[in-house]
Parts: sequence; structure tokens; C-alpha cells
Amino acid sequence: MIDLAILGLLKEQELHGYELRKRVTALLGPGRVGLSFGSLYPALNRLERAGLVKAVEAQDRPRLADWSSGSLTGELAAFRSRLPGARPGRTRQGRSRKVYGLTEAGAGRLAELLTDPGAGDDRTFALRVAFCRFLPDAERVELFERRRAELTARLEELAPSAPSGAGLSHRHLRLLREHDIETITCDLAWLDRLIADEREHADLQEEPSL
Amino acid sequence: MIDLAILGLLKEQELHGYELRKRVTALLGPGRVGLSFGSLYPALNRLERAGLVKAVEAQDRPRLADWSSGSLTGELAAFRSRLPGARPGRTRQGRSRKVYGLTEAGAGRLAELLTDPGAGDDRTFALRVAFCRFLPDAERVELFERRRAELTARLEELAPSAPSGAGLSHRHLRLLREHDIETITCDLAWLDRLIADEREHADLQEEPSL
DNA sequence: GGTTACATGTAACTAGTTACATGATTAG
DNA sequence: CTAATCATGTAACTAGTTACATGTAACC
Repeated sequence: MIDLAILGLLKEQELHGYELRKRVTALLGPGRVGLSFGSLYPALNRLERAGLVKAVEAQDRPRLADWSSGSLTGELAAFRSRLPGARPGRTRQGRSRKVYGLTEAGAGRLAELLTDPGAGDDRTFALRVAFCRFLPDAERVELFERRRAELTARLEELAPSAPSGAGLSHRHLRLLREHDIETITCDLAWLDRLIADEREHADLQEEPSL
Repeated sequence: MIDLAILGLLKEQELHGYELRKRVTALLGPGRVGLSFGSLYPALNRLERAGLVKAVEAQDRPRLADWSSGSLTGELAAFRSRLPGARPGRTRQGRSRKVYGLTEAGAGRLAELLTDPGAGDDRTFALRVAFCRFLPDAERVELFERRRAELTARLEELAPSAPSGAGLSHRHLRLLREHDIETITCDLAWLDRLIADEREHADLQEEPSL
């Protein structure tokens, strides 16, 4: 999960850990964090050792405010950064900033994580949708269809023809079950819209000026 | 989570581990297990050491099939169960069955787990609803209202007035966000039904024969 | 007489969390 | 000068998983 998030975000742009966390938080919805520094930094180091990401030289200040007025400060920081123990990828800014980029192996691993049929949990699927734009059209639709089959199976297990089936004696248990069914039905409807949207876009590309 | 599931199920009926697992699986919906033996049995032992559950003498065969014809087998098993090393709570059946019941401390802990305002994850809330019948009316409604406030806050963070807000550049990201909003809205509607239902029931009890 | 279901348990591993330690830069 | 924010990292812990080990009883 964490690997998918990191590789997916780095595919589009080189980033350092702190920024990475902010983006994952924004992505999964600020409700419920989903990525703490305590897991992020060890993961980055692990991915670097595995050759899936690499530290790159920091690009020049992505900030906006008082850049012209702060140029002296900037150069001073740049000077400090060349002191003994300097790490590649830090020119200014609080504590050395380590910017990572995706390697070719990392891009391959990302494709793997996006299509791997195992691990069908909901959070992973959300991340896969978030990064599915990096997949070829056919595989993207396949991903959606696989999810669809999964949810359909779940729904059938949950709604076994008879309205009040096995052991739902209590009112709250019945309501809980109904909500489960409702949620999955809603998910399926959304997935169908997603798939339809996909086919529509494919059509537009086939016949661009009919 | 696992403690809540165990204590909640034992509140109503004394059960052994294997049966416990089957019931949790049935409860949370057979899609996605949620409780493996590898976590269940250690948890039971931990809860027993903590004095929240206790092993009880096995009640006589809860099974149904060939009870009359199998009485000899049953007595034979009962005899074997008294061999050296016998554990309380096994009269027949493959391998000694250890049946657990809730202690008073366990019931207290259950009430705590059901009302504790911390830990607002979705799976825990589902379990809380499943066992909320063990809560007094007022606390049950409070539980629902607290959840409602939580979801409302999440929704507001997610839908910040402007339709296409911060950095939702890509089509799939936009659809993902829309789905998040839709899901929470659906959850909120269900919760409102739940709360309304609760008030209705409270009314029925206040004026039983008007 | 072999497969399946019942039944309990341990060990090693996975995937994360919180709390802590450290330190530079920026805004007031 | 002080607080907030940016930035990276470690250690200890939490909460589970899978795979393994063991054994009985029921079914065909």
C-alpha cells in the first residue's frame, strides 16, 4: 500500500518525503491520514536500497514567496549545504531535503502493483484508481472489471435471496447488513460509471474527427 | 477490534474459539474474513489472563444430528475427556473444546469499548452497531450522534464549496473524490435512519398503549 | 481408509502506528 | 527571540496475518 502510494506519486514528479506525505493525505482524503512519517521514511530507504527510487539533486527552490529578497539567505544555505557530511539534494530549506525520483525498476514495480490480482482491499483499490492513468487503456478497464467481479461476489454472499436470512435476529444486525448491501451496490454503480466513462474516452480516441 | 468482537459475542452466549470465529465472519459479512485463528486464540488467552473471560464447563452438546443414535459415542468421549490432562469444558467432539463465558469485568470492558470516543475507524463502528443493543438507549443514540459528527466533518473537508478544488487535475482523481463524497453521504443517510429508528422505538416504550 | 470439518495452538512475519530525537528556516 | 512549520529519522509498540503443528471425529 505504502509502496504503491510512493511510486505512484513519484511517477509524475520528483518529491521529498515530507511533501510526499502531504500529497498522500490530500489524495486519500484528509479524513484518516493513512501515512505517517514513521512508516514513510523507512519505506523510502527500503525502496532506495531495492533500487526502485533514487535520491536526485534538488531542483532549484520550488517555493514562490520572497525569492528575490531572500537570495542572500539562499546562497548562505547553499554554502552550508556543502559542509562536511553534505548529502546530495539539498540546497536550502530546513534540514537537508532529500528529493527522490522513480527508477526504471520502480516504474516496473508500479505497473506490477497496479495490476496484481492479489490484495483486493478497498484502500489499495482507491490508490490504484488514483494512479490508473499510468496504465494502458486495456489494463485499466481490466482492473475495473476485476474489482466489479469481486464486489458482485461479495454482494451475492451478503444478499441470499431470502430477505431475513440466517441469524439476523436483532434489529441492529439487520440494519447493519442492509447498509453493507447498500454500500456495495453504491460502489458497483460508481464502478459502472467509471467503466462506461473509460469506453467513451476510448471511442473518442478511435474516431477523433468523425 | 478483536476484543470488541469476542466480548460482544460472549455477552449473549458462551462459545468456544472455533464457533466464535465463524460468527465474527458471518457478522462482518463473509467477504473479507477479519479474524484468523492466529489472532483469535492468543486473544482469548490474553483476555482470560486479564480476567475478562473465563473458561466454563462445556454445556451438553449443542449439536442436532444423530444425538440419540450417538449417545454411546458421546459417553465414550465423555469418558476419554476425564483422562489425565483433561481440561474443563470438553465432553465430546474433535479435540478438547474450550468454552468461554464473559466475566463481570469483561462486561464492563465491553461497555467501555462500545462507548470510548477514541478509535473512530469504520470497522470498529460496524462492530459497535452490531453490539449496541447491550447499551442503554441514551448511550446508543450518543454513539450514533458522535459518528454522525465525525462523518459530517470528513464530508466538509472533502467537499470545499468550489466544485473542482485543489489539485484534482486528472479525471480519475476527480471521480475518486466524487465517490468518497457519495459514500460518506450514503453513510450519513443510513445513520440518520438509524437514529430516527432509535427515537421511534424509545417513543413506543414511553407510550405503550396510547 | 482417506478426505473433510472440527478444534486449539505457536512462530515468524507484515504493515503499519505513536512517541521521541534532532535540527534548520520562517514569520511574527 | 520564540513559536510554527519544514524536514528526516529511530525505537518501541500494536494489531493483525500466514504457515505450520497437532489431533479428533464424522462422512462416504
